[in-house]
Amino acid sequence: MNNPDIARIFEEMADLLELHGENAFRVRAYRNGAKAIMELDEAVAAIVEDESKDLQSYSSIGKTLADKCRTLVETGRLPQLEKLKAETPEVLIKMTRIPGLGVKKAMALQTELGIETLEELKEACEQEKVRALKGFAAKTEKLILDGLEIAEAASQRIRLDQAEKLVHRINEHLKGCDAIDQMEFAGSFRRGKETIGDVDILVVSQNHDAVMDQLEAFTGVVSVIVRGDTKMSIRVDEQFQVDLRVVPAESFGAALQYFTGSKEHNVAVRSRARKMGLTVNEYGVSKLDDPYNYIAGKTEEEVYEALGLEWVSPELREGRKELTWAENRNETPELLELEHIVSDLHMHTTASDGANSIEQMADAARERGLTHIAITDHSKRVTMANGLDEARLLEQWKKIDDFNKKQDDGFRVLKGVECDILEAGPLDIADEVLAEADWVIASVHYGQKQSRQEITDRIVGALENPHVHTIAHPTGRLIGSRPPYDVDLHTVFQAAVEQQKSLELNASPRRLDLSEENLLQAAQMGIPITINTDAHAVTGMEVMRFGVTQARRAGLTREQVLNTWALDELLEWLS
DNA sequence: GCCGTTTTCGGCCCGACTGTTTTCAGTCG
Repeated sequence: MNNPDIARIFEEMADLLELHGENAFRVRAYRNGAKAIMELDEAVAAIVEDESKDLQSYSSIGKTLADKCRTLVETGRLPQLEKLKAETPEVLIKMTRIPGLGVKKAMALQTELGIETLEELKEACEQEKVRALKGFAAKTEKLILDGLEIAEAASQRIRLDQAEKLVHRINEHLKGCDAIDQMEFAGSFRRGKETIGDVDILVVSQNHDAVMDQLEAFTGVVSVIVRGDTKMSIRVDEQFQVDLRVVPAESFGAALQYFTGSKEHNVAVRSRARKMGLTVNEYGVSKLDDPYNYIAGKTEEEVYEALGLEWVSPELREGRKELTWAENRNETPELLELEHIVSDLHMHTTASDGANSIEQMADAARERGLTHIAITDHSKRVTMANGLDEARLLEQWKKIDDFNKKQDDGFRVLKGVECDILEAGPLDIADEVLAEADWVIASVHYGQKQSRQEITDRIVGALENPHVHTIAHPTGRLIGSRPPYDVDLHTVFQAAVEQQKSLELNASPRRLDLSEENLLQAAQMGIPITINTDAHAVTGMEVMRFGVTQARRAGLTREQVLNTWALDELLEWLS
């Protein structure tokens, strides 16, 4: 029973308790507990077994959740969850996924009409039986019929890079609207989350109708979900939701703060306000006893300032430690910025499966303001990528030596390799050849389905090889399409600390591996992080910004990231 | 269920939109 398992169970408890109409604060307590456990830098199991440690000393974990953690670690089960599950008809959970159908209505349908499946629900609507119930009418029947398909589809989130494309399209479309005075995309997109559940647009305008008409005319609009005076939601590209909010200019900052979230961050901000005798909504900050007289709201800075806080970077707004930092001034980590990056240490060329030469990759990197890169083509095991054997590697490195000699601006290409960790454990390239490299990345491409023990041993074994400097994409996950290997990351992190090795944050928006939670833990353990694009062509280098955003979300500073170090600093560390 | 520079009990963020009601409950973000 590892931390993500326990967190998932608490999330499930929260969902089920919510479905049963439990106290909303109790539900939130389970959610907060799940989040806290996901972000814990040690294993709950280890804390339970260690007499000197107390789970209750961690924030959001009280007596009850601590007890449940102990039960889970010791027995692998949670009787309360099993009881709740047994008491909850499956169809209830499914029905609440229909937009507009919440717990109360789902419960009424289930108990009063005896609905057991979504199919039966559909029939009941078609036979106009639903409208007979109190609180239901013809429109609700139609709402349910329309929403059934959405409920069947898995809740879909899109990757940050896909969201960026959609945002760009909407931005281009809305730019043509003269009624818009100010516009910002908020929500999880602004916070730079790896996946986005919906797009949130904030607009300042005197003419709400003109803005909403313009959005409604956007290509790809499937339906208008709601449209009121200040708020509109549409569905685009099949099932993706876009929310629009129109506010007056003097409220723009407060609305941006509110609309950027996260929900947890906003709860923390508003709780703090209450303790100060203030209240915050999307229109501004005001005194509790004079709620309509706003004392701040035009800018976000003003809103935070009114609460005695420094402005908080959107990437940090997740209800973790950001308010404590912002309150104590100068405690917020100085977050990594794209401009700090001077190297890219994982890329491929035509020698393996890349599309460009060493020279082309180097030129492109130089144009991006980098001072050094590492060429790291695949090793021979990756046959489908035309991986290099020892002889071809040595030949390539000779070319790199020649290339470096010709550079008069100090630009340097490091001789590297992305060396496979073979299924049985050893590395794909002989040690005496690896010893010649400037930079060695080890990675898993085959045998991803191995057991936890096997795959963890392979990666730890690679870290113990004196020639290896980092592990590429340490969990192998592909966002939305492939789960991580069953690797014990805590053990990998400990090995990295002991061996003084780095770990990669692969910047590809499909990977972003390590994940944000993983990064938080790795950084706390002091492991230097390498952010690399894994570019297979010169255009592939542009994904660096996604890696930087992910690092910022984990609170990483310049010092913690190898790619910000000058060449001589890096070489010294390598030696 | 958690938490405390008012509190170990009694709070817990705040508001918009819709449908079904005639003043509001339910849902959502």
